[in-house]
Amino acid sequence: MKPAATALQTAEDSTDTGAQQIRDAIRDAIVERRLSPGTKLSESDVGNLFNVSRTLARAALQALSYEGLVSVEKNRGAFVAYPSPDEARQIFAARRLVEPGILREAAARITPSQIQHLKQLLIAEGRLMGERGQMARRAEIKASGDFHLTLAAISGNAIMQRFMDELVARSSLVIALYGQSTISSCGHSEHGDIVAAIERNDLDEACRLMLHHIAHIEADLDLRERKSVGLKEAFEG
Amino acid sequence: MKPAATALQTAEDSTDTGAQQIRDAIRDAIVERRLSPGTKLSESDVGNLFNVSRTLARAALQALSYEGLVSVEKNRGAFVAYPSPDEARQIFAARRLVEPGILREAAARITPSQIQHLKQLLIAEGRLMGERGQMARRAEIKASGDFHLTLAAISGNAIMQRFMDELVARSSLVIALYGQSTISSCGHSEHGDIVAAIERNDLDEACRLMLHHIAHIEADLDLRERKSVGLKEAFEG
DNA sequence: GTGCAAAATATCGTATACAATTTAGCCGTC
DNA sequence: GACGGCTAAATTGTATACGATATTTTGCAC
Repeated sequence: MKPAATALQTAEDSTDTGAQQIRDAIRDAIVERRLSPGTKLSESDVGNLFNVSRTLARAALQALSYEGLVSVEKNRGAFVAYPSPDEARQIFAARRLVEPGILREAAARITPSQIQHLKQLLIAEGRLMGERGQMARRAEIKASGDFHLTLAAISGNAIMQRFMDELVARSSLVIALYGQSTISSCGHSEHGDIVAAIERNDLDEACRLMLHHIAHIEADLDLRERKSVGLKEAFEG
Repeated sequence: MKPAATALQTAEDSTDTGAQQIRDAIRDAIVERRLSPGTKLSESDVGNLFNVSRTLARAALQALSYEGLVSVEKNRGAFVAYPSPDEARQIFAARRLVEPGILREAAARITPSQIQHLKQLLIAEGRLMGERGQMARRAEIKASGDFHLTLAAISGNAIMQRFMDELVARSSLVIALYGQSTISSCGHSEHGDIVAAIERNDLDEACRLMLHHIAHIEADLDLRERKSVGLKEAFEG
């Protein structure tokens, strides 16, 4: 009897179950705003959409509930999370709390090729910034998150990386709900400034910029509501 | 059609499902060391133990997997997490990263009655410290975690609180695995020092003490393995 | 006795079925 | 017309059933 294997990579070795795929698909749909906050995600509907049984649909929804992207209410069903303004503030407070530390860790370990990778992300982000249309906006939100996620990956701490995964996804939800889209472009240059500060090894300045960046995103939120688009339309057609 | 209710308290309103109870029971068993790392938790066995079907047992195990307390391997089964030394280092690195920030937030919001509550925790912890026996040791580990958890609760950020929940639980697992029990008592006085620093509003010192405290715990780890005790014995008799 | 192959066993992955709860519609009464 | 209760439909909670995969055991040859 082997003692539970390596246990270093918890469960990310491969897509161990079909529920993972459904979870990822729904998560992408949420993060990319194809599913609006508050949309009901009935187990039957989800199962039918992906041609699986309710068992897998339920597992996927429960997993998303752990990540804070859907909220399941007892005997009532699952809904795309509808973060309250207070919840939004907590999300960004958490990011202000952890991202400077992650940045310092990442800067201490970063390699030239990783810096190059970050710069490529910046370029892709800038390209998206120039484009118009809802699709470009979605991609821009995702790209903006990828920058922070890559930093977390570079830090080498899998636990913080997973936490940032959650925070970024929920941030996307908050931005989709409350953000005024016109201003998200300024975040790009701030990303560039951070990379520059890392490159010249000015960590204090990099952290300062990071905090400013997060505060800046948070400052650009209003409380307008957006109407849901429905489940089927988000995946079909 | 209501828009998904408040969504502030995500799912903690009440025990919405029997799986939650099983999850909590198993988590307590893990944190209190009644279940040793590496112990196999077959879905059938868990279900039989709690007199529920495999469905609920599976849901509970999956939830614990998300918290990092058990690792599920495809087509092989679930095991109590067996954190590697590297994983242990990451857990404590994460705590060093977030706990000073949580401490600052908590100190900014703390009320006299909450300070009193913290002191009561310290007293209870001290009482446990004096006692002998495995049971007292378990309670001491739990109490030590409660101090950090209470701080997170005071900080008022539910997201960070949940993250600390996970970190503390996994820390208990690491301590149970690698810790040399004789030294955990010194952590108590350090807790007291931190509270004292908070009370006189010396936040820099409090953070310094917190970092020292975490580093101290981490320094007292060796790599000895401990044998599992088996599933049934942990719950029965 | 050792090593390999194949059946047997155990366990997980998924689907389906039934029970319990909530929600919506309907009707009657005030 | 509004409100309260009752029935019916829909949805979730849980259990069971069946198929797939991994592990162990058995058997045989060497």
